[in-house]
Amino acid sequence: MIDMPEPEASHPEAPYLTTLNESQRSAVEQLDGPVLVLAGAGTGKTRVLTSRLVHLLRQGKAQPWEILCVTFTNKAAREMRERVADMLGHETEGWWVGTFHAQGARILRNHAELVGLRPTFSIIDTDDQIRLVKQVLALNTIDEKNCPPRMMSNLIQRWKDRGLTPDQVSDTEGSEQADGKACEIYAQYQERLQTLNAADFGDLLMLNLSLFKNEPEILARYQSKFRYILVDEYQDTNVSQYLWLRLLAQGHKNICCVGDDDQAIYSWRGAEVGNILRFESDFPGAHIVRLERNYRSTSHILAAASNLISHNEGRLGKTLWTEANDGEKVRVHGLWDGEEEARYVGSEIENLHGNGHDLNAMAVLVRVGFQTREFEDRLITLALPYRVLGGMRFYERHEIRDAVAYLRVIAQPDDDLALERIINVPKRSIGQATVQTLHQFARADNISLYQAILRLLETDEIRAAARKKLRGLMDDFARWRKLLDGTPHPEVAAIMLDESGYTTMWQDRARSDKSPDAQGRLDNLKELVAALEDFENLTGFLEHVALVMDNEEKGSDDKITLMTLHGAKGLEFDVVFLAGWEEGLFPHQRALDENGQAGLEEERRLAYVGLTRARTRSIITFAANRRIYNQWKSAIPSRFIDELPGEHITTESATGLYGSHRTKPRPAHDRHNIYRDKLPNSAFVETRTFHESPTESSQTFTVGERVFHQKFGYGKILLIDNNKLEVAFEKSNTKKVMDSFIEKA
DNA sequence: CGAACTGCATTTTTT
DNA sequence: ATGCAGTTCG
Repeated sequence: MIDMPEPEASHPEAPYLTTLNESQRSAVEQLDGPVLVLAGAGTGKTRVLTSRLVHLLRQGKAQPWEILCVTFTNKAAREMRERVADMLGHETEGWWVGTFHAQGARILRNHAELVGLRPTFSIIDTDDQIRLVKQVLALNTIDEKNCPPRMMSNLIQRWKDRGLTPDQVSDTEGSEQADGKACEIYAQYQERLQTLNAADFGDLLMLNLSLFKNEPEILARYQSKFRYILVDEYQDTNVSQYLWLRLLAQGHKNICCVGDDDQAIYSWRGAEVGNILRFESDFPGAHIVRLERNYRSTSHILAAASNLISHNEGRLGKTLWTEANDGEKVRVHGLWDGEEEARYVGSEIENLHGNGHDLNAMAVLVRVGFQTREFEDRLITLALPYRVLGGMRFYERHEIRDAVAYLRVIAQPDDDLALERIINVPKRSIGQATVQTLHQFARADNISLYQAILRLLETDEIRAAARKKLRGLMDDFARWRKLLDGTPHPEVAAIMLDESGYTTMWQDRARSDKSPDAQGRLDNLKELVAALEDFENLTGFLEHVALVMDNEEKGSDDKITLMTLHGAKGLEFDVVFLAGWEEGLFPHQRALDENGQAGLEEERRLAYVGLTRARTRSIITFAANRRIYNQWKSAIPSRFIDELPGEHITTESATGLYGSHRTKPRPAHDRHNIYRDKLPNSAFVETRTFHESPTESSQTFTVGERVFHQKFGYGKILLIDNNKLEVAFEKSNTKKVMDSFIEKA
């Protein structure tokens, strides 16, 4: 940040304005009317959003509770809150900042009865959703083989993303899924949710939409309440989020959306880039601001990224620029296989660390999760601490789900999905058969399981033993629920976990043989009980668990970050390793197969996101051979590598990989690259040859033969599998190698 | 009811 | 290969 606008002498202005550049400032100061901020990577998007909010308050345009600020993740919401608090010097009370879903739920709690729910409704997650869909499918005797519940559930979710109710679906697409009954399944699923007094994530917005549609005066109330609306990551909004925003903004039209079409990487979960492309026609007269000055990366990195993304069509178009130094060129490094890739990245990290670079400032970004494993192995060997982002979350843990299920049943007895989860956990001899019977009754009368149990306990439908256990459980639930008046809820939770035998169950497992993690689970349960104290009541806690609880970054240890490219969006590091740039892996074959050109462009945006995470160094690697599901596959470098401008990259290859030097025809994937002629790049000659050579070899080897490998030295052949050899190297251990890299000794 | 067996899928992720 | 889930057998 070199040239900051000078404050005008006559109007001394707040530092939050004077430190902004011209376009940032324009985005901040245009408070009224629709504003679209096209914020390229690293152009100060969050800064604009937070400054805008401060400006709104300072200008007296609105009170905090008159401002609605929506984000996609809790992390983003948290950061927003923190940064605004920093700027203002105090927390902002009453400000509506949070995820779409949290805001939707908040509104819905106030008007639940108008959409057929009670205010205590449960919010179910994807897991519960699948289970419920499964039940509905079973009820319709639809074969799970033809129609996996997971798929059906996903289909419903996608419909909800598009804002379609069951009857709207029937109108648009007759749905071939599920024996042509997909719409019916959807409708029945919704009915069942209503009976259970529950809403899934999609409903949190969908039900808002129907509420606003059916109750115009309620909509009007929110329209006038929220005088200013701010939206982050607008390119990621789906249709229902878009409709929701449009309804709310309809009155005053003071809506400011910030986003970057080049970073739209979530179409597969319903995001519509079209929303951002259409903004101007949705809100005529919209003020469009482009943030194009990048404050993050060196010019080589920025140029490489810009060039790459320019291969996409249908962009709104931005030209990022920077005043930063050239810095180092983006490095492209070809390697032998995944293991060597990890070896290389590991040693680079080691060097950088030795030169005083914080591990926190480095990241290894991969396309798919399993790629992290090889890096983990290597980093463990090198004793370099790392963290893998995107692992299991606290509330996804088995024991936490169980405990939360208990709490859910107490808070909302009709929550079948919670009740079913723990009805026989710990084992109380309430088996499948019993549950089956309960289900039948529940469905026949269209009541919840809990209600069904209460009724059945008065009959002899269930065999005496199970009935006794059930009655005991129901009495327990009633008692714990009563305990809630007058006893602090964390205490109730502790008592419940104890009396239900749930804690004992894990204690037993901890003491007995298997389940080495049982003690950890007990610790987690303690943590859960402690977490309850942060909330006023059980309901508040459950809302938090369902919508807010995420992986909170804890600990300030110096660690390398390993994660997927998707997970890296919004983050930045000094040094970024972009691993596995091979055709089929990145761009991922499935993206290409399933979505063709659009899929390719999304992959390219992902590459763009990856490159632009780096402040000073960006290192791309690819491997010629990779083991996927224990199958060795050879791969050619990603077409994205070809799309990087030669003058901004350096190409390197591991020693010992330049076997033969032969010119070769262009790889087939070049046909897709209509731009490549504009980007002559001598740097690729080497890498081409590199991946070319291993496939062709006329040499024949025999088991037991002594051979030489340029990298691993001398060794003896143990096994021959087509062109793959297993060789016991003298200076190293046994390795699988390609025959073309082997010479007779 | 629980244990063992078989079959199957295995991009990306938030709420 | 591996892990998980669903099914089947004891």
